[in-house]
Amino acid sequence: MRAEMDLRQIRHFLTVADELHFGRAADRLNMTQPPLSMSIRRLEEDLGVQLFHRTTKSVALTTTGTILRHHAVQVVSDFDRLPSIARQAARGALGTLRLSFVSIASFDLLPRLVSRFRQAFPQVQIDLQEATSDVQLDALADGTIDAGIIIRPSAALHPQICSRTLRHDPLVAAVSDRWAPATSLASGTLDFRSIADAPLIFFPRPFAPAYYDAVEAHYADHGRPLQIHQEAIQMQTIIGLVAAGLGVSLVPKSMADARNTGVHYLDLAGTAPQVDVCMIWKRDADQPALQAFLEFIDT
Amino acid sequence: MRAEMDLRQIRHFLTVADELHFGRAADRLNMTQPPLSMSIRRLEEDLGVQLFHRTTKSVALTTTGTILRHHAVQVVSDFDRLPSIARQAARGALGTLRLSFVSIASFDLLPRLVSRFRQAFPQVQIDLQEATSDVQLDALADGTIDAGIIIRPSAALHPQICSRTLRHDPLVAAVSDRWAPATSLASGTLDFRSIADAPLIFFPRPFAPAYYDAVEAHYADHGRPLQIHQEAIQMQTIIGLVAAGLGVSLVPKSMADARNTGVHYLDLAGTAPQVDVCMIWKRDADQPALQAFLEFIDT
DNA sequence: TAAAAATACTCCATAGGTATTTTAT
DNA sequence: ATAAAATACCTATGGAGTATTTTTA
Repeated sequence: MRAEMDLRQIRHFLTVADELHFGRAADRLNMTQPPLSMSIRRLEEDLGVQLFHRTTKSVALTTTGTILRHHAVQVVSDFDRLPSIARQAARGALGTLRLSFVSIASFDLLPRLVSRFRQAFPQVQIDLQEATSDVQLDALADGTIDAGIIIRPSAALHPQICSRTLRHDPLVAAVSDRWAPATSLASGTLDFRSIADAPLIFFPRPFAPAYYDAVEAHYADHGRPLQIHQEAIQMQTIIGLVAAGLGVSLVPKSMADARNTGVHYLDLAGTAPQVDVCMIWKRDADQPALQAFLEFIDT
Repeated sequence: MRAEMDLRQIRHFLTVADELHFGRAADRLNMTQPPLSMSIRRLEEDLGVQLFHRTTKSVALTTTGTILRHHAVQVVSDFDRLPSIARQAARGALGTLRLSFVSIASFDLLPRLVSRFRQAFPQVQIDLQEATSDVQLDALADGTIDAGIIIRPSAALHPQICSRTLRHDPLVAAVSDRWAPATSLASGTLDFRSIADAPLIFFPRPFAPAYYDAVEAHYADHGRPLQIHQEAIQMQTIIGLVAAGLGVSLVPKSMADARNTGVHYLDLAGTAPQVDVCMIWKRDADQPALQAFLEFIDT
């Protein structure tokens, strides 16, 4: 049984097709003319097709040869790209990064992070999916996502889960005119006690447990249980309800950039509560794109 | 200097990636396990990239390996198509056929020929271009076209030009009511003498020399010089002018199928003149698609 | 007749085989 | 304990080299 067709033969063919001269083609291929002639002849025999018209004075492609060349050039150049593809993939410059995030991150942190990363790694496709913290932790364990952006819970994370804090976000009061004394509006600062008994608009705990816990702790510090007057599961909705005068809320300071009309964002006097937005990923993850992303975050 | 990456290594990689088991993969590749392990290891070294996670009990693709596989599958399957492409091209089942034709052929013969051929050889692209006979003969000599469809001239063709008659087309009289006696309309036959002196609508000779010569010879047989009352360079125009009552013409019988309103196509009594529509091509042409076309015509 | 492709042969690099060891479950 | 991958060493195919002949513009 005869050995099957080889890429080397195709390279020989393409070089001869370029040069239309076996001697020069052999030079370019760093070989001598006789084995090149043999190689082409064997290719023709294997294919059962004539690729060149040749006399001792001239070499020309047949019509068949021209058609084959057209396709072969593509195959060879695709083949030659494979090493670079493998290396890019290993560097994390090529591939897919599946990233989940809590909705709070989507206002400010996520868009900036993603757009900067895409500029640096344009060949990495980023699959984004909003999800609550617990869903993200499960998805990480499943291998359904490569990384998540959550609000750091007070409880310790599973040892296989790594994390890095992306931002400490102090909570600020979101109030409408009704709950904002003129002095506060002037100073941009508010004493929490002035709104501690105002109706609170907030998430149900399952939708933002760590955030919920931070707010609950703050209320406890002021000797009050957390009483949610109106629940909402979207930050946008909460802000809207505040603007409508239904009550107040405590929101991450990064939300203040949204500058919704009818809502004032006022720093809390004294030690403000805060939430930590952090990234989480699996310790032993085999995901070059994730490593690239982690290194990118450090810069 | 180390030998460069080879398609064989990629096949090894793909098979192991399929089986996730070196032993079974080696079986499928008709080889033994140790050289396969070596091959994969060398591929990884050449690329500088880890493709598999392996223990003695399990083999799994790395993320990088998964990405490489995706691209490599494509390259290998494209490569494996090359022999078939070459053979199809050599059979004339793949490629381009550049075909010119005289306008008279475009009414009936050409469309049928082309549509039948395209059904039989869907991968052959047919580049069609209308041209007069002399332009076609030059284009054939230049190699600008592969074949032409012309009306056979009375003079012999150049010895390097082959030809095959596609159809003998008798000329019929194209007349309006004014030139058609009731008896002729009933019988479908006309005595040429009844229109021999009617105003003739016809091509200038350079636009259809062989057709012109056939008509001129017929007039000579009846002792008259060819006198063109109105020239037109499109068959459609000539028929239109006949319908408008400006005169008569002699047209290939295949035109009769067009069934233009206001025009009668009447066979000529006695020995009718005729034109031969034929295909021409270069004797030594290296064009498998042309050979396929020629064989197709015979069937 | 001269330049270039085709033959004829020789050689060695390396793909693959066999035997064995290592390793992780 | 065992199945499977890794290591060590061997073999031989065939790709490439050298020398020469053939061919046709």
